[in-house]
Amino acid sequence: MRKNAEINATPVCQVRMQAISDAMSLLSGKWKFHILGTLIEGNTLGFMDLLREIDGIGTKMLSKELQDLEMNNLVSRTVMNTKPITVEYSITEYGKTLSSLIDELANWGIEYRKSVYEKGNN
Amino acid sequence: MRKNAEINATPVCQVRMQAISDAMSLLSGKWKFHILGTLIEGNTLGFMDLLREIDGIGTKMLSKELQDLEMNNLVSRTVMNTKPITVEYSITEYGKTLSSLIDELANWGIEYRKSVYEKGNN
DNA sequence: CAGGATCCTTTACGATACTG
DNA sequence: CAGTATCGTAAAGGATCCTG
Repeated sequence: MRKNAEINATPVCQVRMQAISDAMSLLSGKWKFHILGTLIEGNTLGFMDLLREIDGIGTKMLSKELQDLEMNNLVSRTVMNTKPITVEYSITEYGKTLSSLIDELANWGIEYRKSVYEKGNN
Repeated sequence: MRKNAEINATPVCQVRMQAISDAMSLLSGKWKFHILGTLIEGNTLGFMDLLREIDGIGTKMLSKELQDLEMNNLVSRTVMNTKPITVEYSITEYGKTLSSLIDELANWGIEYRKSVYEKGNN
């Protein structure tokens, strides 16, 4: 007699669930979207630029998250030939495939904030 | 000489960053997207249905996350008049505004998985 | 400058058992 | 059935200091 539960327990759903888990395993954490979003806008930024633009992040988190993102080919890292050395980070082509997702997330957040203000935050 | 860093440190970016933080404060955690995605597909499901469909989740996390989502008006909770009592969860109209975001996340995850297989997982 | 090392706190998550 | 309570672990995150 249950209709939805049974019908929807199809492989399609399993695949979607798995896909969500996969995506989240790369994108979870407090800073990943901020870093990616900043690099998508800024195109190429130094470590210090990122540190300044991403409010609240510290060096440890920034370097750790950048390593994660680089490992997954979402950002690229280039050591410049300066003294002292400088590093430039950019979004990769693959990373750019997240642009619309990040846009949607940001836009949803903007609408959410509006709705909270309208209702006087309850 | 730095071009992007300075130019992009506009209020627009601040707003986007804030928006991303806002959205994530509602959607972060291991299970929120799974729950929302399942409810968007299933429309209305009981607690046990969700427990069965969301692989790996336990009663504690499920009830806690459902409470969070309900507080933020993303899902609705209805106690049915049965014995023993039954509860039905649905996505709200507001929750449905996340449909495309979740779709994108899932689709991105599917493509990601494909790309990993193609490259033989390194 | 870019980050690694260390230490510490906090939150997230999970297993199990229990209750109206 | 739909949770709550309790307990325990693991992971995430942050502050500070240090180094090539």
